[in-house]
Amino acid sequence: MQTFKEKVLQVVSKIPKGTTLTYKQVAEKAGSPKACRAVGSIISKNYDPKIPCHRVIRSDGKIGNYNRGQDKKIKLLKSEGAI
DNA sequence: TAGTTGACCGGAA
DNA sequence: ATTCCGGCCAACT
Repeated sequence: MQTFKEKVLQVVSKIPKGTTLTYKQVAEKAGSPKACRAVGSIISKNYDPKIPCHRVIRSDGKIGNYNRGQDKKIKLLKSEGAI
């Protein structure tokens, strides 16, 4: 059992290729469905190449933000077939 | 320690 | 459909 931050990173790192999860879904899997905001904060600060944070999008179906730029995120999702 | 901020979400106008 | 407001959680100052 780890902290919420660790759990979130773990969940995100377990996202299969070509699959996109919403921040709320990640928060729910992490144990706090209402921590969707915290998830964004944690991921944004946790700059790690092992964490495919580009597979995490908003519930509205929008891309949201990304530490490398939304353009990179969109390209990655398109490359993986998530689009 | 307390206050503010942020890669969000859902509902209301 | 778009815009505004409140709420929840973690991190930063």
